[in-house]
Amino acid sequence: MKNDDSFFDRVYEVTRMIPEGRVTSYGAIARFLGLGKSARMVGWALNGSHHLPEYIPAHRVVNRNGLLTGKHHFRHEKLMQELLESEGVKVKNDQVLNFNNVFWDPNQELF
DNA sequence: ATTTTGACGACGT
DNA sequence: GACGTCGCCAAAA
Repeated sequence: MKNDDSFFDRVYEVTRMIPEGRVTSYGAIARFLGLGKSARMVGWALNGSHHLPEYIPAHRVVNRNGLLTGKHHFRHEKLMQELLESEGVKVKNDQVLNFNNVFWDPNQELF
């Protein structure tokens, strides 16, 4: 195991520990990593998650608005919504319902 | 080394 | 509340 100081790998770890039926935001992960406001980097990191040997539930990561902004990056645009609904997360019009209820904040839950 | 990008977020209008 | 702009920071071209 290599200690990857790259925040890139950090995102993979955090994303992987997101429980099913929960979603988090890029900004929340970014803040957990210490980057604070660089939520963009989180999405970018997840962009490379598909080439990882391990499965990364990137579909559980949405923007702060609860909108499935990254759906377009999945194999199928509807795949993200289906995966979320399959886990119990209701999605309507690319928006997570009860977003505040299913929102999982690493800074809060992990503590 | 410089420039552009990029699955966001906060603020201003 | 919808739309526009800036800020943030790291990786790829």
